[in-house]
Amino acid sequence: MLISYNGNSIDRKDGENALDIVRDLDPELAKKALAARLDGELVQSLADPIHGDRTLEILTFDDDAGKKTLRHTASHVLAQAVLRLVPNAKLAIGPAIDNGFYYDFDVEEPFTPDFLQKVEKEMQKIIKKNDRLERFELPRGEAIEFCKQANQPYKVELIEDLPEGEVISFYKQGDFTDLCAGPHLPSTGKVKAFKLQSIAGAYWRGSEKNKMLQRIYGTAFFDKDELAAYLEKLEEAKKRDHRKLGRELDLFALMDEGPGFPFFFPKGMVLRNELEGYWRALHRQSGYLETRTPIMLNQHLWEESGHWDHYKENIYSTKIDDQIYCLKPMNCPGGILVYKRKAWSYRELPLRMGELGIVHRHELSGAMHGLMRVRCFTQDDAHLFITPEMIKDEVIGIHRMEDHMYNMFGFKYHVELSTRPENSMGTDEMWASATLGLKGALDELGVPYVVNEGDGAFYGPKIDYHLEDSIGRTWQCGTIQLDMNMPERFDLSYIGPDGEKHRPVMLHRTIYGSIERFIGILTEHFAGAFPLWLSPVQAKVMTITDRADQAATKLVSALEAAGIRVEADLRNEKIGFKIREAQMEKVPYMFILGDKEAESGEASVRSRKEGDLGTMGVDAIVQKLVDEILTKSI
RNA sequence: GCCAAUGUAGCUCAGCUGGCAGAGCAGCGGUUUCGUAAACCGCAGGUCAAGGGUUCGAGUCCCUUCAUUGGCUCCA
Repeated sequence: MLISYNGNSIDRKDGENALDIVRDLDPELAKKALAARLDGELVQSLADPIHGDRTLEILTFDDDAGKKTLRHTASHVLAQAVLRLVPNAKLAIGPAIDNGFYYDFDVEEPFTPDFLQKVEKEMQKIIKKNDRLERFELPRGEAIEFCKQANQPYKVELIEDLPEGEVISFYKQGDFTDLCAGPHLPSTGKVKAFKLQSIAGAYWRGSEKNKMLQRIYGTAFFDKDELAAYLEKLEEAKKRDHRKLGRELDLFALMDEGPGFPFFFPKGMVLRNELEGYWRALHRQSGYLETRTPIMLNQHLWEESGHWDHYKENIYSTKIDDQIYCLKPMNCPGGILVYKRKAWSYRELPLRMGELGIVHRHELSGAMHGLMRVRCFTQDDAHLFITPEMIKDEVIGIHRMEDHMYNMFGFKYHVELSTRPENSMGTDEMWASATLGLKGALDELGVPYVVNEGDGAFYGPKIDYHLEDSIGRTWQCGTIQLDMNMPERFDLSYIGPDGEKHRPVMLHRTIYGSIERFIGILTEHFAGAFPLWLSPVQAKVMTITDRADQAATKLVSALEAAGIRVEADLRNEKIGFKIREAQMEKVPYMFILGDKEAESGEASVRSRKEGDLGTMGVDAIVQKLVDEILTKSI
């Protein structure tokens, strides 16, 4: 038997007590583990015998692995409780996930919110009873028989799909036994603080071809305060929801009349225009040219590109003069036509063409989410036409732009590499070399990434950049897609130094991804308090009495002359009221003028973040704001 | 598209087992000229998402559709 401990393999006798093994390996750790266990803090049951090639892990209550174990045990308690209330429920799977756990059930009657409360009560009883979780293993045949006896067809299916030779283990707690690899807490009583959060439908094994099961989501922590703090944090995060802030700050909204087609109001347009303006500046510096292609093109083009075959369900189309026209779901065919308009020399490559292209995609109604997933959005697209030798350098160049853009807003991001999907076109060799090209660039940059098998575009593999929203959901924004198929399909070429035609490689890429989604993420990230350069209203000048109106108007003119977006608040209201309104509108700077300031020609400066900053002269104020706008500080 | 929940004034919400549609904020009118997050008084504002049904009577019960929310699937 092999046990891995701190990465070393050590021979041990089968069935040996885990604690003894630890004691031999590391007496100090064993002492700590034992003490922790006496305090009820040790997560994994050290009394469990170690069988087979399992890794021995010592888990304490304060690490992520410990929480994961706790939540996994909580999901077993959940399943036990549901089975008590609905004895003929069929169990599917119940894993721990980030921040919680879930369990899927096949039941005749869908769960209701009331039912959740009953389940919670039942779970309390199980926890109070503090049954030990005991592990046992069965040979494949017996394990299948066991689950058949228990009338658990999904478990039977799971076992049948386990590879030969895999250890098949179960965990038993009181009257409940579940197929499970573990590990688990020693007993149900260790689940001290939990909460069931929501009910959802979920397809068995994640495929819409399968039956929809009922899923219960919950979370669990080792102590009640931690749970309360987490739930509080979720509540706080809801206040940052871009859909709420978009309405409150009068930026954008979705209306019933246009599901998935967002409206941008004047203040939201300021945000968009600033983002697009910066995008243009960055691309000019980086050697990109800008194009614009039509949002509607005939069906023939989409057949030629393969979109009609691979993406038909999502394409809006209309018939005019006996021809079908499609609202473009992607910009690439337009970009290709721009390329094809003339002959290119190798000397002109790499050719980098950007386009802020409006695309329409008929997303499933249930998939829409504020600005994050819509049916009409603007991609900050670009198409690069390059030679195969340029792949690595160009991908590295794009990555640097992505990294720069996210860093300037203080975003955390993670990178995924998505490989060939089932419904794809092109040869194996094309896919292999394209995937290798992207991988090579990431590896050279030393960028960590996860591989997302089968999630690429139908024409090529891709690198995706994912950003987090306020409650930790991640959304794909930037993408780099390597495409050797479209150039083939459209017979693209450039003339090489040898005077012969050669096939270029195409890179499709975005940085914001979609301006709409990016604005959603930005709004949540800053909780609506955008950096000065992006703020729809950058400053408000407000008076204490109408005796300061003239001085205020002068300051407003000076700020306007410097290109600053400023509003005057000369209303007959108390200054506290005006400040309150400006704070709620998240205006970065407030300039307050009363009799003193009207006299001295200065203004009292208040920052949204730091409050009262004292008095400054008009020139100093203008300079301060202009500097902050130019540096785009966050 | 699928599972579940929700839809009442511009916004946030109340409206019990069916019996005259309400509040706060915002808006409008007036009073108040005030020093760093809410002055006071008044007025107006609704086909209760849409359509159908049950009933003497429907915001409330039933059905259909639309939209939204949380998930699943899909994806920028």
